[in-house]
Amino acid sequence: MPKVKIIDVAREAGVSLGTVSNALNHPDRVRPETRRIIQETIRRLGYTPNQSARLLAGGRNPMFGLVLPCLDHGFCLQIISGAQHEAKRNGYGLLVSNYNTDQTLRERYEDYFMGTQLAGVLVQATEPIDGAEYQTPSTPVVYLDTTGDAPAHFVTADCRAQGRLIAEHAIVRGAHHIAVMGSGLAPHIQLRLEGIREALSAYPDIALEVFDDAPWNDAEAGFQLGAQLARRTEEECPDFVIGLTDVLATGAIAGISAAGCAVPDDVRVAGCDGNILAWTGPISLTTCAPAGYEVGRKGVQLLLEQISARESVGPRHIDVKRRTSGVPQEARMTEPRVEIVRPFLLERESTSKGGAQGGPHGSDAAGVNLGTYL
Amino acid sequence: MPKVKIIDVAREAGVSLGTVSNALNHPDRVRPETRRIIQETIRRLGYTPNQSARLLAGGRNPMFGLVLPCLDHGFCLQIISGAQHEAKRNGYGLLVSNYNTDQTLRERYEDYFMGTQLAGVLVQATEPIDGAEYQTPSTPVVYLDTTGDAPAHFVTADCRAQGRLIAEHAIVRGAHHIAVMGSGLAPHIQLRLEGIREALSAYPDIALEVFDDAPWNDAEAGFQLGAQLARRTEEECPDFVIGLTDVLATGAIAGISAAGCAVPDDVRVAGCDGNILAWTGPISLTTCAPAGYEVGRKGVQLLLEQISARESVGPRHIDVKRRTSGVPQEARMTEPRVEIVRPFLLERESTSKGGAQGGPHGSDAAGVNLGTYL
DNA sequence: CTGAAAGCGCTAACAC
DNA sequence: GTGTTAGCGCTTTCAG
Repeated sequence: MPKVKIIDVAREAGVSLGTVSNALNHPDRVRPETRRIIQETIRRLGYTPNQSARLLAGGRNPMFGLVLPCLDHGFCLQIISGAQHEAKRNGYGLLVSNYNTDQTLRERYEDYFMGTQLAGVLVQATEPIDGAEYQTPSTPVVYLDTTGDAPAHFVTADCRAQGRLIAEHAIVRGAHHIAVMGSGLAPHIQLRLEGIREALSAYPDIALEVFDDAPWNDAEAGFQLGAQLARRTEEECPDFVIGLTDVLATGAIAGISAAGCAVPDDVRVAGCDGNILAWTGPISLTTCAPAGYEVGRKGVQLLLEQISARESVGPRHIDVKRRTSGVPQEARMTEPRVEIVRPFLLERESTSKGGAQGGPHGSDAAGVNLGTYL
Repeated sequence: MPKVKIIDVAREAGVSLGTVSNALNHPDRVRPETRRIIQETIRRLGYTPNQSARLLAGGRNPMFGLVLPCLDHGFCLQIISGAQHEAKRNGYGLLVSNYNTDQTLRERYEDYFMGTQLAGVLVQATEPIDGAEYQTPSTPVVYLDTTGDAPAHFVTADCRAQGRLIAEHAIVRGAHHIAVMGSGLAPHIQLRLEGIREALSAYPDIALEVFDDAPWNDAEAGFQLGAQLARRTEEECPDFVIGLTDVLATGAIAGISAAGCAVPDDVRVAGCDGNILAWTGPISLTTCAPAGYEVGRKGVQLLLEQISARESVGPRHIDVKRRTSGVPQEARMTEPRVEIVRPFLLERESTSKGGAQGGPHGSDAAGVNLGTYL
């Protein structure tokens, strides 16, 4: 596998090695004519710079890494989308890896990304980042969708506010009897439920039923529960159903419809988590804006901040002899920060017949461009 | 940013640099006790090996790269899933990048992956790979979901067979009047249509209508068309609707239902492309198995083949002086291959009331575990 | 613009 | 088993 290297290009193009390097890294330092010849030679020879060597020698790597627990959930896809968009906007690329909820794998990818000298790494963790175990990394890192007592950077979605928002919407829509479906101890779920309770605490007249005994929060569970509720007598039937996840809510719409009730006329239904993958039923679903997109976007922004903070601080190469002990001192970093992404309402058909209202972004919610998020 | 390096670990652990390296790369060559101390030191110092240096020095990189045009289509997610599963099974990791249908970006990622010395690269291309432009790469590469006259490795799904399969299913179900919806010149779409025509060519009694004038193949178009068809008189109404994409079919089910017809009792509906993201409606959709998963899996297998083929051939380091010209000779590679993934039927509610039949995998189609694919 | 040379951090080969 | 050392391919610096 004799790889073409920079010296081959130089020889073939009749210039020196340094000039090729310059043509690649500092085009302005090379005469246009020469540059053209070099480019042509590169193409002809099929030269691909060895990134390892390039990085090792001190080149910068305009690439971020994103480590995710899965790829089959809308939230993750949104994170990718948001991160990617923001990265590209700033001239960075994005590499994604999926650890499939295997913590060992997560560390492997994390280490790989750090070791490969990416400009920064985003990690969607599924467990808290423990301060005791935490090592200040030499590469900017931001943790997504989790918290912890480590002095690290975090971006999370405000799940409690999601619940509050939806509950308030139910109140505005005149709900008298709200059914909430969703089970499990996942913090997201619990926080949303807390938010709902919080919003409802000032309205003792509104009845609240919570169904948290389904084994899974899938569309099937939503369907069953929805159908079951819709078959109740009119008095006992809730007039507003909240799915703690959009998947549940989508299932509920189908179940309610199948049982002969109309959405939103008889029963209004709303989701909570802006899961785009669930937005496919015949009746569009009121929910919160996809938080993942914003989380990914903010994550990259925090990365960028850390990068510029570091650049303005120290030199890249330290004088080895000046190290008193063998162990390098703590890397400096910007003040640890926790960014919280606030949700906004996306009102659609499932809770109102008429047109939709815009969120704080001023967008017509019904017309939100999925492509922007996903 | 004083990074901890291997020498720091060595000094701190009271051993030599080489021993640390061995502990990392050849644990068996180091006494367990020593190894333990080193591990502990590594943890304590938060040492992360520099992958660039490691790779540059000749270490192997058990990591594949996957370059995709988008992340919001079920097909792509399936590819990731299939590739990931197969990679992991063989001890490899997977890095994913999305070029967002921007060919320039695609090349950038491709080059990055090659340059970063991954063990192999998978590329889902959206255009043919031209032989004239093609450079035999120094890293194993497999192109997915496309073809071309380049002497490269390809894995594609047999779209024509998808169409044929669905059409044959319609015939078996006793269809007399089939409506096909789907527009655009995309090869996938056209090939499926050809497959349908092919299967139907032996059945002149079956009427075939093709609706290819919708601007987009989205659920909305499917809905409109479905509703329109369902409002026809019973005589003129087709008894079987095929969506050239699952998204169209899903929309059609909703449209037909909304117009007062029953699926599958009045009209049966089927998709063609096994797009999991479209499998969310209240009536499960008959379609082909998700081909993407298999494409990703086969892709990795081809990569693995190339890797072992190369290993058995030449030495890694060539004698520089023996190069006659400055340009290295052609890299050797395994014979270019084109793998075609055959579809199989996934029969579900939208074309049959009763239970579902298993495909060749022997699985109960209705119970196919999405997690396996996505 | 050229040519020469000093690393970047690590692996692998070699001697001990 | 341990310690030493020669590169891996590139970027950068510096003197022509």
